[in-house]
Amino acid sequence: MSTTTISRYFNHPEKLSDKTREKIRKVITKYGFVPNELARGLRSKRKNLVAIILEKDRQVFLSFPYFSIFSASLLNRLSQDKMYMITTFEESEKKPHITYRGFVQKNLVDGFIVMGMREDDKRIKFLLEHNEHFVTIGRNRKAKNYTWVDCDNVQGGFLATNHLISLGCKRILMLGGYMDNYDMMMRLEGYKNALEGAGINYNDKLILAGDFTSLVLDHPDQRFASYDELKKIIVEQRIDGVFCTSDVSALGMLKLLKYKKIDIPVVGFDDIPLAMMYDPTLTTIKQPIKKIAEKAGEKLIEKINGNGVQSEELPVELIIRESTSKFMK
Amino acid sequence: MSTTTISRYFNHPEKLSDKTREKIRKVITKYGFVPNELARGLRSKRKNLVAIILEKDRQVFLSFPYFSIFSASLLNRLSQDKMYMITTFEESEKKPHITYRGFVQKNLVDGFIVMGMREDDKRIKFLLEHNEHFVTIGRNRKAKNYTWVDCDNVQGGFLATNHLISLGCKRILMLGGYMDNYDMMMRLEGYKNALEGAGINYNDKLILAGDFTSLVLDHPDQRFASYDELKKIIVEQRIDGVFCTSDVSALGMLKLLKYKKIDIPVVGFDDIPLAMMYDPTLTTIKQPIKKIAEKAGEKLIEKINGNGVQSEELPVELIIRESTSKFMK
DNA sequence: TTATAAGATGAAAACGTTTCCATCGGGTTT
DNA sequence: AAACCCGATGGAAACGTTTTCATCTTATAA
Repeated sequence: MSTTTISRYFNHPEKLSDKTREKIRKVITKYGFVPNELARGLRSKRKNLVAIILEKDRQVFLSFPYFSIFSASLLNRLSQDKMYMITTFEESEKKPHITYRGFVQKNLVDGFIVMGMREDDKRIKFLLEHNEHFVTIGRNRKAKNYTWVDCDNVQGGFLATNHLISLGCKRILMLGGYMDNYDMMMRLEGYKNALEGAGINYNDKLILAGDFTSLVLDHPDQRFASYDELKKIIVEQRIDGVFCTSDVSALGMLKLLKYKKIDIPVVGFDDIPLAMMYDPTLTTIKQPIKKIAEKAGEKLIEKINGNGVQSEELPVELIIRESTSKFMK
Repeated sequence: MSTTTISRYFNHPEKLSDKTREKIRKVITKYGFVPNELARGLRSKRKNLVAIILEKDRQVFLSFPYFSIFSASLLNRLSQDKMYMITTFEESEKKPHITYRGFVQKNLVDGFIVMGMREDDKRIKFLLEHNEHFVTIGRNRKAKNYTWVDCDNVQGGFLATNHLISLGCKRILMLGGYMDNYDMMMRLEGYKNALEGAGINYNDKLILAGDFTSLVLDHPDQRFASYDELKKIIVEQRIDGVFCTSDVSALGMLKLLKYKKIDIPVVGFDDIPLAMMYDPTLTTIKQPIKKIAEKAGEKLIEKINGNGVQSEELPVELIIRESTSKFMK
């Protein structure tokens, strides 16, 4: 029996006669033969491997729950097609694409999952130029040229804000991440839509952008700047409700409000497991993280297989918990 | 210039003359040549790839903070030596080793990191039989034949219990995971040591084994069995302090105590980020997760490079926070 | 019976490296 | 000057597949 025939058994079994196929099957199961992936990849170019390259400057990202859930779901989806995933970090903060170039040149993977989209993203530019397969989680303004999976951020911002309005809030603080982030811009749009629907004037003094991770990781007793500054804004602007664009910052906000003895409703975004573990449990906009991961994996596989793929926006959902429910009449 | 010479440039540069080396360097940097990893691996057997295969039946594991921190540190260490990591799940719960066999036969990786050690571990048996390189996180009773990295669980159990004793506790509940787990057995030993040192009799009615994840994920208002059962035990046994063998269960315990209005000190184990975010912040035994991961990566690389490697036990540390400090005199 | 086609199988080249062995040139020893 | 050695380089085989192309077998049609 020639190697060619064995190869066909694995790759084009329909081209073998029933007799031969059965004979090979027996021997294979008896001796447990498995083709060498490297040799296979070397010749056929198909490696059954994808890479996810995480941002160097935001490694803390990995320690947040979002990524754990995301990667578990992605892994599950990939393994359905016998694909594996390599995880690594960008080597350079300024030139994030060089790690991608390394992977492309080494010829180690079939495609990439790209997270944490930026405006004018060098990684995307590189991957497009080199005709590599990839799918992004989230998108940016130029989202025409590539395949992305994202949630409906506008709707998320709307639902959160509208919920606060329904509780009687009129001066709603939006505590955001960096506003150059497309996600954040979309959520802000939803926020504005909700205000407009309720006839409330938009006031950009109520929009706070930046990194509020320290809200969560620091302890309010230590009186870090952000705690006191935020309290001041809340009092001076007579804030009566808060929409945080991530659960992590929302939890920090809850901690701050508790310590500063301010009692106003808070809505988060993401629905990480911790949201239902905290005290009070957190009202939030649930992103379908698992589904996003699965879709992304699926679309990437489709692309690698040479098929055309559509981008997709997934719906979000308002999950009402104690951080707002206690303000309901 | 022959391919042989180029190959030498990458693998044994010292064998080239300065002149040749410099000439190659120039061309390489100009055209950005990178050797094809697959071809390299095919011939040399060295793939620069390791695998970490997660337990199928405990996928929730991945969503807990421990793993995020662990894998980030491991990734960092591996990338120092230009090694990459494949993450995937076991395919079968009953036969966890078959996924390992798949990887060995496919010839895709140089070695494995094995987490979640069990007594009589089929995976370890398989890897030893096949002379594969691997390092385990934690150990079991047969820890002689392989390289492991672990923390000092006995000391951890001792520190936690002793701290509670120093607060005046005499009837200390130990809320454990599964006791067939070697980690847990070691922590129990530390618990016993501390009692003995204080002249307190050991009482096995105060040891509770099992999966208390639901303590955290369920809400006490929903009155799941474990909440009421635990409360009953705490009252009937006149428990005056709790040592939980994981932070996750400790946080659940704090939630339970708050809702049942019982005020006793609690110590956890791990020091996940959430421990300092919760209210009250959690006193806990800090495992050097990052260091464990780095050491494991380092030792695996050493093994792959053909060097002998020693197992290593790392120290733990008591971190005192609000969940016990408020009981200090 | 022979020609033709279709299906099944095999031989050999190719993928891009590393490794083994041979060769070449120049310096040192005899 | 011959013999020897050593460092530097190159040629060719090898790694284990997939792919292309050729061949062989068998059934069908002329």
